[in-house]
Amino acid sequence: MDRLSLVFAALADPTRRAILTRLADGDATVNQLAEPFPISLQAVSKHLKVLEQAGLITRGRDAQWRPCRLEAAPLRDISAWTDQYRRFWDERYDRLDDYLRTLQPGPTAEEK
Amino acid sequence: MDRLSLVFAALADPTRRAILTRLADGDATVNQLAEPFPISLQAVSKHLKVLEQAGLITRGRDAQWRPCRLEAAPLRDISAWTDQYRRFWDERYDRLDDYLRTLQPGPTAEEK
DNA sequence: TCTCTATTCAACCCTCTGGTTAATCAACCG
DNA sequence: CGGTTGATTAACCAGAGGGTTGAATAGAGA
Repeated sequence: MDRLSLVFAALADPTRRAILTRLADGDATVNQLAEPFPISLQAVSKHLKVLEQAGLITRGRDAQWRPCRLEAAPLRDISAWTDQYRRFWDERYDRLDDYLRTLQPGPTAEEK
Repeated sequence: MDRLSLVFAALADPTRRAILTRLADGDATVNQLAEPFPISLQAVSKHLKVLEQAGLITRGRDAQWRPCRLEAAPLRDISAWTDQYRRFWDERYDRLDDYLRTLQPGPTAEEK
């Protein structure tokens, strides 16, 4: 599976997004992350594996704890992909306008 | 399923992302959209249904054709969600720095 | 009308996914 | 050492997802 699909799929689950939100406040152990959810610890462990494979978290080792850390790099790819379509929803963004501006005749006309 | 999960899930498939990319160039019929892919027309039809339920496309009716149109509004939500984490991957973005600037004592604020 | 084209619906097949419980591994502590 | 805590692995289950083929629907056109 390609990287982008992996990241989008990882983000398609509300539990996993909540985990990332929690990790934005700082590293946490599996038990700490699982605490707010009405599901088993094992289920959370699976979610963490999905996030790890998507590159969205890394896990260290501190005695019997496995602290999780947010790794936001893949979100940059998501953002870049989404930005391709920004002109379709952001009225301030007008690629055509920018393009036409480069065609303006004037003192910089030698860049033909 | 919540809206955000629906959109992320729809984007987690490379075929569906390719369909959106194609639609960025303009509306297209199901046959036109299916042409580049080595899968059946019915499979593409299913993908379109997923995109439609996620709000990423709308479909009209022109005789026996069902032209598809890109609807980028849900991508704005994706972008907004991702932006929550921008400070973790964009070095130019430093929320703490901005915050501290507002706390600067003295009338030196106009110094830029 | 009958036919052709564009598209969807229905049924089916695997595989993947999100959850469970039970068992296991790893590390600290008495 | 044995026991407790933190976390993962294993086996299983129900449901969803992406694909197929075949039949059905909607409309254009002869």
